[in-house]
Amino acid sequence: MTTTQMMKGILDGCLLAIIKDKEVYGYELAEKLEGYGFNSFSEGTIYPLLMRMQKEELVTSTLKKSTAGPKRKYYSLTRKGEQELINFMERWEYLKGNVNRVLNHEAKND
Amino acid sequence: MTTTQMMKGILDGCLLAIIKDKEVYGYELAEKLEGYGFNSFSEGTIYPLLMRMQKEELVTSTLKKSTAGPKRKYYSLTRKGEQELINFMERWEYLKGNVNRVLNHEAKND
DNA sequence: GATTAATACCTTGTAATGCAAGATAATATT
DNA sequence: AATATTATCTTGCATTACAAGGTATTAATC
Repeated sequence: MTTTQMMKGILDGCLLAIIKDKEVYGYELAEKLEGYGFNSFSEGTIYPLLMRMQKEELVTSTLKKSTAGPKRKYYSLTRKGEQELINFMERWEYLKGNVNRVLNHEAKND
Repeated sequence: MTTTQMMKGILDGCLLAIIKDKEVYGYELAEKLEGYGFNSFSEGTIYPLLMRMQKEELVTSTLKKSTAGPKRKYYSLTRKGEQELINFMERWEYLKGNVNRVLNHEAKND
């Protein structure tokens, strides 16, 4: 029962939300996540996840020159990705509500 | 990116919270979870998880006669389990705060 | 010019865990 | 007897975060 495990199925939604806000490249995402309060995520997590999301046509990428180092791969949301972000937010609200109810021992009434 | 994946590392904390409130048996937990708003969890999920938690000494169990069917295995929290529940609640608040910030594009300021 | 540091990307293999599917057992009902 | 309901357990699979390692490009330092 670790924080790591708690991120499963949640990190991808977070990436979609960040990418929607503004075109970003992979390396940058780790820093962004820290800015939101997360401990930094491994590149071994972020890169495979981005490639998976591209394969699922949730994001597209374009290469652009970097001031230092190899070319940056900038990601943007596709329409499918925008829809998936909406779905994620719904699932997140659902999860949040349920877990909060469990922790407060409040049965759902509807 | 499924709701299933989002439960990883969270369901165990939910079970600890339910068990702390009142001694319960495995079969009962699926119903309780539904009462809190979750779609019912498979027994293939709940039983192995309970056994894992007992192995980690987070819960203890005692068998009691059932009105119909085989004996029920009632679970209670150990002191270690109570501490783990507290840890879980901290991690949950941490996760919730960070994800909410990401979705609202609000940088953490501290 | 050679070395080091920083930036930026990718790959491989491992661990954790929810779940479907199936098995078993005991009591109550038909 | 046969069926339904309650209740538990096991096996194998899919998913995904991550550690550890690798590659490539530019800038700064020696």
